[in-house]
Amino acid sequence: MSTNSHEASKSEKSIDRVYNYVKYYIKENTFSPSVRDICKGAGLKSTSSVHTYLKKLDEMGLIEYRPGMRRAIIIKNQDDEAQDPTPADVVKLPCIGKITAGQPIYAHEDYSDSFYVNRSIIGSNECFLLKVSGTSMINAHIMDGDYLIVRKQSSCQEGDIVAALINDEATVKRFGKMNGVPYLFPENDMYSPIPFNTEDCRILGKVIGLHRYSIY
Amino acid sequence: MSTNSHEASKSEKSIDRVYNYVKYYIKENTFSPSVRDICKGAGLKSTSSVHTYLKKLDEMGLIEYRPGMRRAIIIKNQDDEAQDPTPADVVKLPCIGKITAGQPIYAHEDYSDSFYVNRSIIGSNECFLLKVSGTSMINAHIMDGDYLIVRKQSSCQEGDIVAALINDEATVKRFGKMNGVPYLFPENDMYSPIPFNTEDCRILGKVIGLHRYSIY
DNA sequence: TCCAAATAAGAACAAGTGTTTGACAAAAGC
DNA sequence: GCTTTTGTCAAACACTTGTTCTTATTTGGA
Repeated sequence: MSTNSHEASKSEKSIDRVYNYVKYYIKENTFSPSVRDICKGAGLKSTSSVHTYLKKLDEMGLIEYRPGMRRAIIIKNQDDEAQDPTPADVVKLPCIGKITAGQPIYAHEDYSDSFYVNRSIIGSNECFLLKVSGTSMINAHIMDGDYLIVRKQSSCQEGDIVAALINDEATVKRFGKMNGVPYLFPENDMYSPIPFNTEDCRILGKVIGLHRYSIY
Repeated sequence: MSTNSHEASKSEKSIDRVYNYVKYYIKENTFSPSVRDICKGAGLKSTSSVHTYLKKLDEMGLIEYRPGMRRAIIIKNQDDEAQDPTPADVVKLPCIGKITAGQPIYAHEDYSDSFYVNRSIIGSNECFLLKVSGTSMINAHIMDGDYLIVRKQSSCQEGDIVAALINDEATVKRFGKMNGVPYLFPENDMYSPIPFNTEDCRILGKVIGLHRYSIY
């Protein structure tokens, strides 16, 4: 972004002003400016110019500019200060209800169901909760109604109990192999192993914990 | 807004979900969700419903909702909860290692092995944790190494899973009766029921939750 | 059981906003 | 001086999204 010691060209000045104004605006308002807001703020009279610079800034990796989304600019490289003062001891995790393929995990979930989990359990990993429905893992002592703590990851090892997406449906199974072929094994004699083919199946994460609040 | 004191009405649930989802979304993405995003997140199918709730939330002073502006919701009063995990939401419970008869339960506890549990689980009751050792309750899907959340109480009902003191030793069993005589039943065919006589036995509390952090 | 109020849904509309296209002027290169 | 490149602008277009209106559905109480 910086040039030599000589003066910045006109375009550099503009792109700089755009960048700075976006940062300033977000800091002031919490939300992003629109392209037209930036016009005013950066002294440009055409939305198209601003648009061009925003795309450039995105390419440079300074911002994240989602195509088509209004007021959705994200300033990057803020890691240093942006860190939430998340209390060290405890983390609030959302509970995923339904998961749709293709969408990021958190996309559609019903957020209402969530609770705190000890930080020591999940460390710095990204995790979510999954409420068990059914008894397909009963032999692993995972019961209907249990909440599973799932550490997000897209791969796993043999023997891991994983949360997986099978044809848009989220389930919990044990990952393993039979004759070298990967399967998702239920832990219940009433159910059959499911061949793991990368087309219909996707690993969401590994189960690292379990909370049960219905004891019978 | 409130109906009876015990249960939230449907509307409260929805407005709550909207509010929570907005908070969650902004935390995740930096920018606000659109009305249609909130629809998905809060499980509502009409933008108009969401719009109504957003206006209400604005009136309540919980958010700032600018008419006509896209993705420009501001969460207010973040100071309160953004800090520590609202102490009200979470409670630190001690894990009891050894318990000695006659001593109050908390007497010897070693706070080193303690962790946070959601307030919603235990309410205003006095609780403690008990780490399971052994497999005597395996048929109830309680495994070696599990942490049990025990609500302190000195009596219990038939069928309850309880923490009890038998000759100075703390164990977990299911309380029940056989031919009218009270017993403590292990949930494992390898063990025998223990007659419950008030001289050697004492109920410490009822198991109301379970945390497992060793998944195999 | 029935009616009224509260919720939610669905559709249609209107406005804000991102994106594209083309044009023009200034600057840079030859 | 002429061409090319760069920066800017203006306008038009298309999509996202906020808003409103109407109609169904549910809820709660008489």
